[in-house]
Amino acid sequence: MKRRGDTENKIIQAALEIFVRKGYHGTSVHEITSKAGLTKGALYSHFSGKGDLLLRIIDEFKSRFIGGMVDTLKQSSGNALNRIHDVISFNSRFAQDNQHLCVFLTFLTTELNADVDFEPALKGTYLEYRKVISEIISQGIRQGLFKKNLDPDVAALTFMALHDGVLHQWVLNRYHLDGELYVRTFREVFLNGLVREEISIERTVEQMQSNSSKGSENGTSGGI
Amino acid sequence: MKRRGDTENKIIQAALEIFVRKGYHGTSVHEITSKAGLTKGALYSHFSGKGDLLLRIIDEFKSRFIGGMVDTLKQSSGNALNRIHDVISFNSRFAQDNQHLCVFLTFLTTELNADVDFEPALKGTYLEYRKVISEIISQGIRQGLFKKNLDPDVAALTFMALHDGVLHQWVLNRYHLDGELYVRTFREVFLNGLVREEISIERTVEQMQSNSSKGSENGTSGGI
DNA sequence: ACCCCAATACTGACCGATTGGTATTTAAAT
DNA sequence: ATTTAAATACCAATCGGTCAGTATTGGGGT
Repeated sequence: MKRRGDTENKIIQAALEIFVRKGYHGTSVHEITSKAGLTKGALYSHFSGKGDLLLRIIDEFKSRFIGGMVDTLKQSSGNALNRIHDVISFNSRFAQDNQHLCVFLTFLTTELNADVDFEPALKGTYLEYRKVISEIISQGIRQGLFKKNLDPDVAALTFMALHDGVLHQWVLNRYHLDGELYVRTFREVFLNGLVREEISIERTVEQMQSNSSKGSENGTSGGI
Repeated sequence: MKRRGDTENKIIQAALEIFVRKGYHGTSVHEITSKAGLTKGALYSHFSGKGDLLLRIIDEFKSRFIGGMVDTLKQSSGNALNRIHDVISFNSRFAQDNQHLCVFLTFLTTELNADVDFEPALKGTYLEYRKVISEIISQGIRQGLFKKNLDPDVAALTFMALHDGVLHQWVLNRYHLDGELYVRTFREVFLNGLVREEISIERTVEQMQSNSSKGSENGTSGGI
């Protein structure tokens, strides 16, 4: 017997895949339904329109990705460093198991963040995401594990930035890139940086001296 | 007197801004020309079409951004760490001076990387970008400044990932985010990591021990 | 087991609006 | 007067969406 949810999922999966590959406005309703083995009319008996379909996918992302991170953290005991590791592992597994969904938020947000119909849902999802990461970083700073001069929210944004960017690069180079190597590099760079520890320590001292004498040299780079 | 290049630039600037905000397929030719204070016909006497216009913007990006980095590096004396700092400074300044162009490549690539008309130009640009960064990292490894276990290409991709992601987050939060603080965090995290040096060193030893006993625990995270 | 029927799932033709692009005309500069 | 830039009017194609109608389904009643 055919169940209602099955067709909806077929449509959602087809739409998700094409949205990610060609963008929202680059994807036609016809293309979605024909990929799902249906005709256009069928979509409108399950969704109120193309926009509604997108919002449903955003919900799907929210519950699967954000929800999954939250669940992971509930079961994660240990200090903030362990918890960050657990989150990275979850994200890595999630990307592996949901090749299209994992980049959905990033990709669609670049196109639709100024669209009144979708901006609230997209920004809201990013906010939930940030809160999860920010909390861990705050905890890590309190526990003396992470650098205390970091703003937790900004550091969380940096984490998300790196994560989004890595996924982006990974998708662009999917067939020419060793995924495992890449994720190891991601971990290593985010947690410990590019620079060798010995060098890093010398450099920090050197920088503090030059900064205190030069004053606000950084002003020229304000604004990213 | 009206010079040919002036109107072309007006059109390019208008197109660039809307492309970045609404995506390529989400932007109509009418919208572009009307923003430039012209009508549709004018565009077609300067460009062969919407696609040609986009390719011209890609060229613009190539010469301004990639070319700018190369020029910066030509004038940059010193070791790889100094050169990376110079590149980050250039990128930071570039983003400041070219608010729309700086995210152009990232944003448009998410939508068009599967489009036969644009994919070669987009991927080619990313490749040039990567070669510039990869070369510095190789140099840094040779000079003993950067971790020698990193693959230069993968580390370059990580740099680009972080850079793209940071720009993305910055655009999404443009009015609620201290740009200077954000770029400092970017620098700090990419070069030295999130974790405090003392912790990092302890952890490295600890990890090496557990890794050698557990074997390939990382297999589950291969893929990000 | 059979038929019947109401509810549902889906089709296919169609709509108005908008799209990228073209052809022709007008205006302006040299 | 000739050339060129831009405006105007127009086109075929495609877009998202609607709707009347057709299969297909599942659940009584007998």
